[in-house]
Amino acid sequence: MPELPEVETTRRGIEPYLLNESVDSLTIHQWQLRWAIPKTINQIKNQSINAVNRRGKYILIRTNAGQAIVHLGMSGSLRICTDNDEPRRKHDHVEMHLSNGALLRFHDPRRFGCLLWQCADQPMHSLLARLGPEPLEKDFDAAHLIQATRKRKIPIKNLIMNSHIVVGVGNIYASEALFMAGIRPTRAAGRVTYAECEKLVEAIKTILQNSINQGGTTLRDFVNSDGEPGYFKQSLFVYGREGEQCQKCRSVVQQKVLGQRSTFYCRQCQK
DNA sequence: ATCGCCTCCTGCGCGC
DNA sequence: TGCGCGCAGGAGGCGA
Repeated sequence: MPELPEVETTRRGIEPYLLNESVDSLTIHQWQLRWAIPKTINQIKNQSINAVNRRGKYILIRTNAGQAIVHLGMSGSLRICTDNDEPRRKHDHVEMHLSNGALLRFHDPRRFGCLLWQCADQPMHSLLARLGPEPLEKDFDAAHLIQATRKRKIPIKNLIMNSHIVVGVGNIYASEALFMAGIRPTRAAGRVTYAECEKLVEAIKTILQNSINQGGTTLRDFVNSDGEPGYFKQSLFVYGREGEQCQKCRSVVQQKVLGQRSTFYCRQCQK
């Protein structure tokens, strides 16, 4: 479900409730997520939370003893409950009670998400070690992208969704960014020019930032940590609009499967 | 190294 | 209504 804007929206939502609070207790109702939650997660108990960071689509809850690594997968969400009587819902797999009385709940119907623990004395977790640059940072630029695309035959859309090249670009924003940049998603990455890489980098930054500003995209069930939807859906040009008229040129928006994922584009606007 | 396919899991909307 | 089917915002891992 969540792409970078939704993860960032979530991070911002939970941070005020977690920062400088200690973890009074942790209750695991379902250990089996994408990977089993490690027993070492219990090291977070009684620790004070120093930071709530994001790296790509991972939320990192840092303490002196180590950090919890949370990924929301396709259907996950983190929710803060301040009303202690609010009942636990189906698929609320993990509950973290904080010293301020707030309760953080990890909800994930499909269980593609994960909750891992990295001890403070361990090297960077292998899931984080090889990630590409953050799309909104300066080191994600046309020079980086052109270097990553040379001699690559995979479709450009698949390439920008590869977190080892740039993190945080998921299925919705990949289609949207390619539309904004005027590049056909199916084009071999190696055939994208430098000038097009510049456009694409700018498009990715603009779209992700705009979406963050609007609280992310809600297609069916994304809600932020307060249970509110995001409002970026209305800003989508092509995603989910197959058969509709392109908003720029009025030709018909196409849908095609690429790398097992639905992909949307305009034949006229994207070459 | 690169590529394409498979997999994990539940829920929902659709057509019959 | 009910059922079966296909699809869904991710991404590691595998074999070729």
